[in-house]
Amino acid sequence: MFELDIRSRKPIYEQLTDKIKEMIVHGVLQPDEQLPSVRVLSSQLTVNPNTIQKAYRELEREGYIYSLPGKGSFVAVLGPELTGGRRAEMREALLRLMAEAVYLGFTEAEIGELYRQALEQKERG
Amino acid sequence: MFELDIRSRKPIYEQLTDKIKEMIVHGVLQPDEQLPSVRVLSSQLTVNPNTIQKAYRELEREGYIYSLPGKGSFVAVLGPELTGGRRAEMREALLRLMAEAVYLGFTEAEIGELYRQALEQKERG
DNA sequence: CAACTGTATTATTAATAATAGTACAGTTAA
DNA sequence: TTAACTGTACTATTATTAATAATACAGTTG
Repeated sequence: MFELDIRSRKPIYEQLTDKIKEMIVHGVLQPDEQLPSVRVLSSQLTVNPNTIQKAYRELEREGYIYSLPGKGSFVAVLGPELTGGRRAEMREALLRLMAEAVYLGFTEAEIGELYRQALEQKERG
Repeated sequence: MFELDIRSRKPIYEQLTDKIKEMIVHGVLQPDEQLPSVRVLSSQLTVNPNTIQKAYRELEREGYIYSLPGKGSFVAVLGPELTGGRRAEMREALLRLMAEAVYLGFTEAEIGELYRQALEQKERG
């Protein structure tokens, strides 16, 4: 399911949250789809279960997944109340990155092109 | 010049690089403008000189500043050869964030609006 | 020459990431 | 009902990284 870079300076649990988040926003993982269990994924990746749990906890905190004790962890369905808080954060993150992009000479047209590219990727699943 | 959040989980040297980068891309710091010396900034922020040096080294590696031993550290002038490598990285970073923005329901119009907002901020200095 | 500059080095401490091992309670199917 | 799953919580230990501390050296400048 994943590939981890052990020698990366980026912590393992962070690589995990990023990968899973990416699969969710690209539609590779569908709403309510079950994720591999903490123990299964930990043995697949030969990583400590606690590290997987930490990643899942973070994803749940950010609203990307939900966990049911005894059942499993699942991709969250996006509700309007959820997007509210996240949208504000995303707005800031976008603005910060846009400032850097402007500095590097990106035009509005190029940005628009990147947006459409992201949209396409999602629609292709 | 800066404010640091000691209790933040983000490392101090990283807060520093982010702040300075931000001031450069927003035009607050102009090309060839001299930055405070390692020692001055370290005593102003009551932070170890090595931490400042680490931040400056990182900024130099990314091409945002240049340092002349004995003279000081200065804001880099943006050249085409410099932007090349950085633009590719920025393209990836933008695409990654765009995918998340699409997922959260941002429209192309909203993205364009954010771009123009960033542009404005730069022009106002 | 004196007082700056960046840079490098080594050692030490503080904070964080990751592992290891164990335990408990809910779910599910044999 | 039991066996094998699930998530969750906790403590302890090790490994890695961040930050500090104290010097040192060479180039620059008035």
